[in-house]
Amino acid sequence: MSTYKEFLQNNGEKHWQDQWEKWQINKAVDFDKKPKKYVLDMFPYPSAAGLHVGHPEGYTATDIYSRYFRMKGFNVLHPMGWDAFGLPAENYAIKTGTQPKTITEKNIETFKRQIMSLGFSYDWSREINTTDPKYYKWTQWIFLQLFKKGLAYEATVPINWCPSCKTGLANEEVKDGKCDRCGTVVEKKDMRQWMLRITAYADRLLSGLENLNWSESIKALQRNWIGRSEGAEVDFRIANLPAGRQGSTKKIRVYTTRPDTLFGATYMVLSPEHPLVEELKDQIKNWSEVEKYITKAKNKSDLERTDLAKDKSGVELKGVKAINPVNQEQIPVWISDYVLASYGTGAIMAVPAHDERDFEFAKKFDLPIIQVVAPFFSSQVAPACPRSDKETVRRQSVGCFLKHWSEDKYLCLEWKDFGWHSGIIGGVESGENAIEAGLREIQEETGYQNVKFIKQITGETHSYFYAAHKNINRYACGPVLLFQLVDDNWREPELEHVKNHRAVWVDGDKMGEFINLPSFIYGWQALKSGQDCFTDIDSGVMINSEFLNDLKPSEAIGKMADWLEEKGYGKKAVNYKLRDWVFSRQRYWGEPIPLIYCEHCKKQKQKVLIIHGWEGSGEDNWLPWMKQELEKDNFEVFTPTMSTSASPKVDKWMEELMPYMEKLGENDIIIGHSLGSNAAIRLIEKANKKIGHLFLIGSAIGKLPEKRWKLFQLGIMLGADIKSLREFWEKEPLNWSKADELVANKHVILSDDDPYIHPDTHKDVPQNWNFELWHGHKHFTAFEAPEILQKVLVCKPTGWIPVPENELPLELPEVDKYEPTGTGESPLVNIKDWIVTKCPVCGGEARREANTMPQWAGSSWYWLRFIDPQNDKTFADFEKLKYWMPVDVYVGGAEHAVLHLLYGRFWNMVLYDLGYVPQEEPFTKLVNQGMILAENSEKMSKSRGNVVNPDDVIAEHGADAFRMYEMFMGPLEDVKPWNTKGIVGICRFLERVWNMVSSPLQGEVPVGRRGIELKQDLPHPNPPLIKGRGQDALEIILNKTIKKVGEDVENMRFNTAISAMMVLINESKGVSKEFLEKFLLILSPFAPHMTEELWTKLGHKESIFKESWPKYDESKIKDEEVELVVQINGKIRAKLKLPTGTTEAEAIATAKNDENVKKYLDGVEIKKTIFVQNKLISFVI
RNA sequence: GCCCAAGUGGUGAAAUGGUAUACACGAAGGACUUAAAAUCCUUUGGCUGCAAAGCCGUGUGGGUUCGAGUCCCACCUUGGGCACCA
Repeated sequence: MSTYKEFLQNNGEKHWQDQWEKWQINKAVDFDKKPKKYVLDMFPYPSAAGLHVGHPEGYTATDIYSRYFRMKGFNVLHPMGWDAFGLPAENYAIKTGTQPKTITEKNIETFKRQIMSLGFSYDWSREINTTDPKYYKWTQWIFLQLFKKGLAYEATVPINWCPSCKTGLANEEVKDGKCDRCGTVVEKKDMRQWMLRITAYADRLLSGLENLNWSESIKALQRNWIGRSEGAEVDFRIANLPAGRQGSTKKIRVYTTRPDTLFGATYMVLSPEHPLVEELKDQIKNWSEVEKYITKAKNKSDLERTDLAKDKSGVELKGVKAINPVNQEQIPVWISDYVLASYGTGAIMAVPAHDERDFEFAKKFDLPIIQVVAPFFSSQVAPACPRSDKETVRRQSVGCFLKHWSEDKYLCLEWKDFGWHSGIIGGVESGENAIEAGLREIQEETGYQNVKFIKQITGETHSYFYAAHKNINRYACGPVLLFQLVDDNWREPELEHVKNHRAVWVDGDKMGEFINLPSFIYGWQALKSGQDCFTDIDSGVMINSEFLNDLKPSEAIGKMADWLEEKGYGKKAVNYKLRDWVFSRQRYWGEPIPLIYCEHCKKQKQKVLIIHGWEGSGEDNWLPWMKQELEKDNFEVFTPTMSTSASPKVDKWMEELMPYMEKLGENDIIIGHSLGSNAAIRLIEKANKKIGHLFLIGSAIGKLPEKRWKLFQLGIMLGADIKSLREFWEKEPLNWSKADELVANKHVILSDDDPYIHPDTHKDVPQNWNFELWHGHKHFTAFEAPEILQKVLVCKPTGWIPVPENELPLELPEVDKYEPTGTGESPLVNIKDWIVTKCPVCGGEARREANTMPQWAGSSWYWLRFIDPQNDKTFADFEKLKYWMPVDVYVGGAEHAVLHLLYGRFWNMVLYDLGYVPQEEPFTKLVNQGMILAENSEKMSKSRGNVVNPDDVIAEHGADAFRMYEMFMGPLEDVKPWNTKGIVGICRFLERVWNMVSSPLQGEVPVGRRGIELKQDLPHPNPPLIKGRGQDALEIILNKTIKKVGEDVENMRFNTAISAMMVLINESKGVSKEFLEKFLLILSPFAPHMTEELWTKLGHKESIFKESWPKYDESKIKDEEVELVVQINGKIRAKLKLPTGTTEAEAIATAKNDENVKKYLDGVEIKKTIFVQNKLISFVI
């Protein structure tokens, strides 16, 4: 019999790895009757450096977890693959001229070898590789679904440009204004980009987090990133438009979270990029100055912009004034780069009194500051707490800090009854202003005669308290002012002024601790910081704000928003920090974007058929206006009037509409209003023809409740042909699925105040149709409909045509040079015979998109492909997805908290909406393993030279020891430093286990430590049944350990599971074969190689992993004796050994008999006794 | 500045509100050995004490509780994320 060392040296681990592959014990079986478990690792980018010790941490965790659940009878899907597109391979290709494909293949080989050497139980038959055309065919296909759904669009936007990588970067790839990959300072550059409209999913990405079993901190990271805020949009009209444009309704729309402070908006700021600036050019008197500022701002990198954050800059748009809608005041308009073009509306109303940034800006440029919220301080403790039985008297007051004439100290008051420490307080008499009152009060209360006013520290503050000396509740309103004594000229003050307090000098540096009256604390902080900028919405009170006065700001926000909506000046709005996803890369090594640009198709006139409603006509409502507007934009528009408009007949309508329908092509548009929506769906079914876009506005497509029909008949629509209407409306049910199939983009728009159509009637609308509920549009009978027009204009042909699905994958062509062109285009533009192609629609000459997708693309859906990796009909069979999804446990690094996990959820949601995947959220449970640091607690990195290579560790100690040590280091989720010395503890443990099993075969005495004494040794191979205390104790601890290890594995607490097994071994000596077998079973997920080897040594022919997880005997996990703790007043005075289950009376009696306890209880009364069974007795004396 | 974690021996770390420091490393002493390594045994938070025992101890200060590492409040420190987001 060999030793453990010999087993390792003779490639024993490799032997079993090969064996497992041969036996296919890791195979996941589709549709198996066993319960399923999908256990997923974040698949790695196969870098040239190979695996480092951080990778196997998560992989080991999921491997233990997977092996455990297989033994528990689950059908486990545990796959592995390669996220292999990306810059490093491309950069290496540029350097060496090697094909990225070749490099990638080599790296994968290394990674796979390393991963396999750890004995992970992946189902390798499901291995995937994002760079494999068979895989990225479906990445491209999914992109096309996004494109067709209007979620991918082209835009020329200032993007983050890395001058070193010569490529654009997503926001997420920029850290501290620097390129996340190479560290170069990122610049701004305008560039044509493909964008993904992830913002359209912001709300769902946010609310979906609620039900996920993810750590709160990861959820918080995502919430933060999405950055939802609620507020209002407010329109400020522009006051002084030049002659001839007076009638124009040009306005500045701002977004604010604080509409309550609108009365304090004293100026406006536009971002330098705001389109209105250019539009107002003629009106701006200092245009050259403005233009210069804009240019400067545009060229600033993000880093420069944030670096200069503290120092505000800006230029006033001279000659432009905006009108504050609440008071019609004209206020100046500025531009400044502290306002971001990309957030909200790119413009703000500035409220310097209550926003720190505006405050700073206003100070710098000397703009007016109007306070509209007063800090409010109410005494909460007696005796100053306001009393409900007393009258409240409001008065103007003043608070004063009084500085010494020469030293840095202040004269303060110590209040006898209240315990207040304050400055000097007083009321303002009629005819006085606050400064005069302050001067008078200082003279009266302190006796000092020569005082000068220095400055006002705060605006108005409000204090509410009970004034005992007056027996009233006082509501005091006033500022805090700073005064200074001129000299020491002093006169004894009158008694009545000083009876309640005494004056003390306090050093300037002690003031912060001394002052305890809230209004003065606030004042002192304002004095020190030079900022009086109150922002709290819960503790303040509105002032100077007409109808909002005396409200809390949190209440005023809602009231103002309602007021704005009512007056039409604005509306409630929600904003997100999340930006659309910049999806193109000007690089070679990525999935080609499968789009073709055709100039000819772009110029094609798009046709629009608008179908009016009941009793309507083509000349009604917004139809004529819409026709006119669309024609301006090169559309061809049909607005036919139905002959049976008032008494509608389906057949007649279809007959009249058919000729128009015949003119429409695959890209064209149908708009139906009211009953016209109903007609539109019938028309599409009847024509059985593909259509580009369908808009249903105020649509009469649902089932109206009987009550509503009765109302119609009861004279609401006197004399109307309700009967025909109803027959039309309800004639055969609408064929949703047909329309769904034939129309590429479906939009349904309702208004929440539509008097006829309630949103509830739209429940049958398929889930994947874009349903929007608008506000305040009634039944869409206005004569203009700009919002609808906007929606239609978006459908205009862009000239971009999807590569037909049967031509996917669009493969990356081979090139000679991989350098980015540096112009912002990918190297693919130089491959003429690839770039130039035929338009799939018109057959004319067209060009392929040369940009490629970002690395995030392939990883945004890969968990779906593992389920059906070979499928060439679809990305994954829906039934298989239904069987396996969702992922039950997803383990990976926290560095992907916002990038990959947000993108992945987004794609999964889109595929869900399109009906291709069964669940909206892909990852039920997420676990983030903490990073493993180098021994010196720094991050491991090649440049620091502190990287630990798993290969070395495995060569020295074996894979089992490596796996177990990584799990033993600490909780999976913690960040922890690697310590090579620490692994020896695990090695000793494994060796001990090895010897326990194998030594008896050689007739040696099994080695144990601190063993529970047994009456007999050497039980193996056929041990005599050993009776006695020792054996019972072993049984108990074994059963306990089985239970604990199982629970710990399920909760991924591997460190404590391992320590429990160590305890077991430490306590064991001379054990039975049955004991050893059970123990090997619970150890096997952790140390699969060694346990498999020992399992055969115990005479088994089958793999240990075909065994079931051992059951523990509940009756055997209870110790016979427990240690009961006796506490007296919370201090432990004795520990009693008592039989398990000893009753309260017995236990207390025993406790009272204990010598040490007696000492404490002798002659004193026991006030209370607390008994916790099998745990403790607590006496209170 | 804002959001999220976390602070326990010399070290990695354990502890459903109920015996703080399990398990492991390291260290010290011992056994075996000519010797070393390996292995095994003992000790290992601090202070007082021969011992029995006692006091102090989970970042700091308060609080709740018979009882707090654990719950609450305030603060300090470290790590991570966001950051002119109106």
